[in-house]
Amino acid sequence: MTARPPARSESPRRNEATRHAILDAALELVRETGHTRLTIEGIAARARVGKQTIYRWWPSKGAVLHEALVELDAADGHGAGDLPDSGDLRADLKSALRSAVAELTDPRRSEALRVLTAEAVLDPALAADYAAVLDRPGRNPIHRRLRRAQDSGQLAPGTDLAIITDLLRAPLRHRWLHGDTPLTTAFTDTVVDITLTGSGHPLPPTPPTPR
Amino acid sequence: MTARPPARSESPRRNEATRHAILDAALELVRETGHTRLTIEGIAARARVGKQTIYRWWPSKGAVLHEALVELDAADGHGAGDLPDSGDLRADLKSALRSAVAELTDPRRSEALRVLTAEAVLDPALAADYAAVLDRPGRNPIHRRLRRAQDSGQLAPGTDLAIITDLLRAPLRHRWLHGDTPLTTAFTDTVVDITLTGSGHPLPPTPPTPR
Amino acid sequence: MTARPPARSESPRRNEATRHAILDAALELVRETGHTRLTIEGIAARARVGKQTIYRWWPSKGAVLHEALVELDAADGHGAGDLPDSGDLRADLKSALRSAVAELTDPRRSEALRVLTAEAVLDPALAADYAAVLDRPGRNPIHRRLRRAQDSGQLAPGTDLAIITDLLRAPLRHRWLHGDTPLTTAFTDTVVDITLTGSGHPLPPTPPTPR
Amino acid sequence: MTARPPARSESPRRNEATRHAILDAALELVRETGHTRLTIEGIAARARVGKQTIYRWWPSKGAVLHEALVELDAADGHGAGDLPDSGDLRADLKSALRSAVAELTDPRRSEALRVLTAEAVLDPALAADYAAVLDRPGRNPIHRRLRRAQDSGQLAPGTDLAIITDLLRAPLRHRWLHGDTPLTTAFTDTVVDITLTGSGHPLPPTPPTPR
DNA sequence: CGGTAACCGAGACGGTACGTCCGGTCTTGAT
DNA sequence: ATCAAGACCGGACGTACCGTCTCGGTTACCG
Repeated sequence: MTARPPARSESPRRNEATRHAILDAALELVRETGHTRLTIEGIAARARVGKQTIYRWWPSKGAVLHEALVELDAADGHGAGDLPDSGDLRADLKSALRSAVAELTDPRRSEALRVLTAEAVLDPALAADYAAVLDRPGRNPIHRRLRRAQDSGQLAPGTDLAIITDLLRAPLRHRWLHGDTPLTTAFTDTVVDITLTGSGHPLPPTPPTPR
Repeated sequence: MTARPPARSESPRRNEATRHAILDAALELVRETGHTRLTIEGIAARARVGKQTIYRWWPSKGAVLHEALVELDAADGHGAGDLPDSGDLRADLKSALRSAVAELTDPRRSEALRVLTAEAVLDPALAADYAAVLDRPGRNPIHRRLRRAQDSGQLAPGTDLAIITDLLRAPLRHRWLHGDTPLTTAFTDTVVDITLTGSGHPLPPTPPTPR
Repeated sequence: MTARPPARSESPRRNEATRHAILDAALELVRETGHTRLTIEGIAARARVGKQTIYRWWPSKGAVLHEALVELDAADGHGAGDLPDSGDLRADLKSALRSAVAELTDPRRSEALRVLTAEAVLDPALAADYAAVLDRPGRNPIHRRLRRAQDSGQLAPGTDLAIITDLLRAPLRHRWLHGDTPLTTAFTDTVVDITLTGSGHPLPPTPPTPR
Repeated sequence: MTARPPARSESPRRNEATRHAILDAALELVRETGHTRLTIEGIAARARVGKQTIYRWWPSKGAVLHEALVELDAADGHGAGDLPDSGDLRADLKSALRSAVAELTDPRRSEALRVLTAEAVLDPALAADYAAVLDRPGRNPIHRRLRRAQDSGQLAPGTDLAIITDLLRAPLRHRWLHGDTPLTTAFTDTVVDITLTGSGHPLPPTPPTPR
């Protein structure tokens, strides 16, 4: 994580109300008008704030969006917590992917996430923040859940868990970003089934009839 | 494909040399200076062409980049042809993914592809072109190769091949777009192995030491 | 004169209507709101013109004001012509100074001239334009009239006419710029009388009762 | 004098060292960088002072400059005293104008005076201060010297001494403000000679070769 | 084979947003 | 209460590009 968007309370002089007004304005604007109208000037005007106040605390509008989404996650309790461990790895992962779909489809987040993702592709500094913070609730919990399963012998011991994680996450993100088909639970469930089966995780005694 | 950028030779009056100068200028600029400096005005200046000439034939700079990449593929023979069918599905797919890695890391293409991908995320018209043309040499050949394998009983009959395709392609694109780790053949080979195994394709008698 | 404000028709591409709209807007704005509101952005908005169009043709807002005043003079016929020569030097100069007072107090010009003068004090490039063009209808005609008088023996032959010119012009400009007293004909007439008498020009037989 | 900038020692709480640091910083800045960089923020930073401290005591940066110049005059002994009266009016005035030239040319003062003069042209409140304080050592001493001469019959009795004063001062200020020619003693001496002669003051028996 | 219609290089134009600078006000904490 | 420090709202700066528009000039087709 780059040090540029200072965590709250890093400066005792910073006005918290102003900070929130900016983040809210950014989310509102991107939701209402899409990326074309998302402008530093527009955010400043909507938040009734001087432009300099934005430039003082964030290096780019992507960084504003990023912090706004982190804030939104925190407010919703989408913390960095671990996935629940019911003992059934397959079910736990399917549930995690369904949650991910819900987040990507949440109308408060969807457009902001698209814009942020697009900017992160072109801005390495932003990509670093993105990976460190936004990826956390996705990648790390899944990764940790897989590790627990591997430790208890439910996955082949030599398997690279980072690859499994990507096999689970990437198809979802890819369809969301580039596809035109709606994200269904049938899709995510199948992704989990194929990936786990291919990784040596036994199918449940009663198959879930994937089709 | 949107109807707006007329295919070549649609107009007999169009100057082919000018068209090439523009596509070349776009590729050079994006390679030299990255996305920040990629500008319609910059392309026009570099190509020694009037701005109007660009606006006459392309609806956006993403479309220019798109056509430039298609042209580059054509020149390199990366046509829309089918994957080779050696009879060994696993080997054929591994080979296909290695080719994909080569294309994504080709210095002539890499930055242009990143920029184009980012723009396509935010521009639905561009995304349609992107899916129709750039996806073809990736998605369709793999999809068709899978279909042949399924038809000959090498894959479980009910499996959704579009999902398999995404399980093969998305992890690669995802790491390339958002990751910081280099793309290795170990990675793509493992992706193929897990996906095929999970889809009911038998492992070869002598395992290629996937460990 | 610096070459920066290109004379009209220097570029065949320049839009004359736009040029006039800018000059008019500048004069209107400075007259209505004074120097505080005279802003490149304000001129552009009032003239319904892009800012770049102003920056393209003028180096500073002082230069715009300058050209606007020159244009106004041309429209009013305040050309670079010579002073009338009635044979009576004293009367001719008194008349010239009365005209100068009329120009300085003309409500269309007054505020613009003040602003332009203030800017010229701090901007040498602008001062050069100012001296070359705006001074011409003041300095040179007076200077030339004095030269004719000196040639015909009405002034002491060794006298430095540039100093006489300044003795005639400077008190007027000085009171206009810095004073709070209204400019009267009694004032300008006395200036002419003292200066000419001090320069060896004979008083008329019947004194003009300066007080 | 406007009421806004309280005179020194008006408030017992005012820090004299701070006040001097501000005045010095203003003079240094205007001398080093000219008017473009003369900024309230710049003065505050250079003086290591908060901006509010400047706004608390002065209404504009022109007022700061004004006070700085007054202070400089006081330090140099350029008080508001009378001109010396040698009995020779002509010589006394020539000497006074030479002093004025020295002040306008003094590198410590020159740029500050130009900036202050330009601001005073556009700011009536500042102009009032300027006339009351900076003019005093110029206008009033000359005016009083002329009055003494008129009282002793050395000048025509009905002459308006304010006009004479302007005839003496204005050409100098005008050339300094707007001209590009250096200020010479030949120039100021000639101004005095013509003005006094034109005002009825007899030439000395041995003419000072004005040619 | 000469007219005319499109293309083309060039770049002015009305706009929008950029990122910076500074003005003037307000707040905080230390003296 | 004054002061250094500096956040804050606001507004103008001068620049960069956008997408549209004219301007001449040069093809290349077509009647």
